Amino acid sequence: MARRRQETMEENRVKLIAAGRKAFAEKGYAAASMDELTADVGLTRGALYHNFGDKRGLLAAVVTEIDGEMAARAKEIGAGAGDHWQGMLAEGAAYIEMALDPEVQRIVLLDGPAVLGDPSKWPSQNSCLVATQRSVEQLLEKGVLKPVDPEAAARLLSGAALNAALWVAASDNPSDVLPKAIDAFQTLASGLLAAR
Amino acid sequence: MARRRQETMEENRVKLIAAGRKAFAEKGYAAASMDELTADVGLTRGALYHNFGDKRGLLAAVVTEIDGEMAARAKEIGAGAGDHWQGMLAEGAAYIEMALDPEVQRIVLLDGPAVLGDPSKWPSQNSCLVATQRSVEQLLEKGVLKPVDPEAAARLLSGAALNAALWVAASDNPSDVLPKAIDAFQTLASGLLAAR
DNA sequence: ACTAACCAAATACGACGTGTATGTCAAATT
DNA sequence: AATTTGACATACACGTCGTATTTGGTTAGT
Repeated sequence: MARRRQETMEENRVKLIAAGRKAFAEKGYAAASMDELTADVGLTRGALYHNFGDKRGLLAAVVTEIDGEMAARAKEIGAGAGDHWQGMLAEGAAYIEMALDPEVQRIVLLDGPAVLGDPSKWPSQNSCLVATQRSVEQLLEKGVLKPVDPEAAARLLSGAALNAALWVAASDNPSDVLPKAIDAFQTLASGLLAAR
Repeated sequence: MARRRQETMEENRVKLIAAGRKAFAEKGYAAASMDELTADVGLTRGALYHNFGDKRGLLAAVVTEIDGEMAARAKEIGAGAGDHWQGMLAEGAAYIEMALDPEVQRIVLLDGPAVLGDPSKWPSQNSCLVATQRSVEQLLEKGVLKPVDPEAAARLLSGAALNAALWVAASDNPSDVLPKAIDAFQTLASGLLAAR
């Protein structure tokens, strides 16, 4: 036994983030009670406010975690494509599909921006955005794309993708609409391609 | 004098919506106190709950109003362009510029989706979306665009535009970034064009 | 081994905000 | 003129957040 102090603290942080993830996803940020949430993992609000400062702090931590997972997965998928260009399209499609997850939607797409402000100001620096911007820059160097501002292109691409996901998720039969969304996304993205 | 009952009621609705617009824009939905808001126009929460049901109801009314104004303005601007295609690009640019207004941003882009859910489910039916979808459909008929699902295209376009606006607004010097955003938007949109 | 400083977490507290239930008074109706 | 309707005000109950204070175990120093 003889648990170090820091160990249990780290464990508690992990527990709280997990609980936050669940509560925020199920009830939404506003309706999530910090009392319930902490009690669910055998703690009290004291632990929360000590570790994360306030309710927003917990949300920020949760968002960072999810964002990181998304970026990693998208990168993995993008790397599996043959071409770099194909890779970026695949990444975009991956974002759309990931954003169908209610957890991602509620926390990252809806409550995140509303509570934390624009993603580009987030502490986590939004790994997803950074990743797609890198992809754009690489493609620019290779002359695959028309000259554009990489940050702008990345923002618009991810914006389009995430918005597409919201649309798909809100539609009556998502499985029917998803392919349309992905197709439209790729058509749109092809506007960036340099003329052959 | 002898004011009709319906007259004063309509006046009060207008007052409350105006107050809501101001409060939601300045403080955000969550931090806006309904007590203050109603007191500002010489009423109480009683009037609010009678007219709009609940806090969300007021937000919905405010969003509907702003959305309508935006759609009208965009249509106006789009009609001024020579070409239909140019018109759609102009509309997109107009959305980006309008979304720089803090009021639009806070209420329609951030709090609106978080509190009311996806725009396509909004009671107001999001005039902006409907309008751009119409434009897309017209262009499709004329064979200007590659075959795409019009709803999907509209969603992605408006998503990209609005996201671009968020980015511009959050940047350090918006006036410098805005042209980049508009340029990137138009480049992206050109992906929809049928090959010449 | 004993004590003292420390600190993560618990507990207690104050302020506030929403939604609802009840009351009231002017306007509409007959 | 009496009655009914309904728009709005008032009062209350309940829940929540954030902070100030306290507690008890952990670490370090002698």
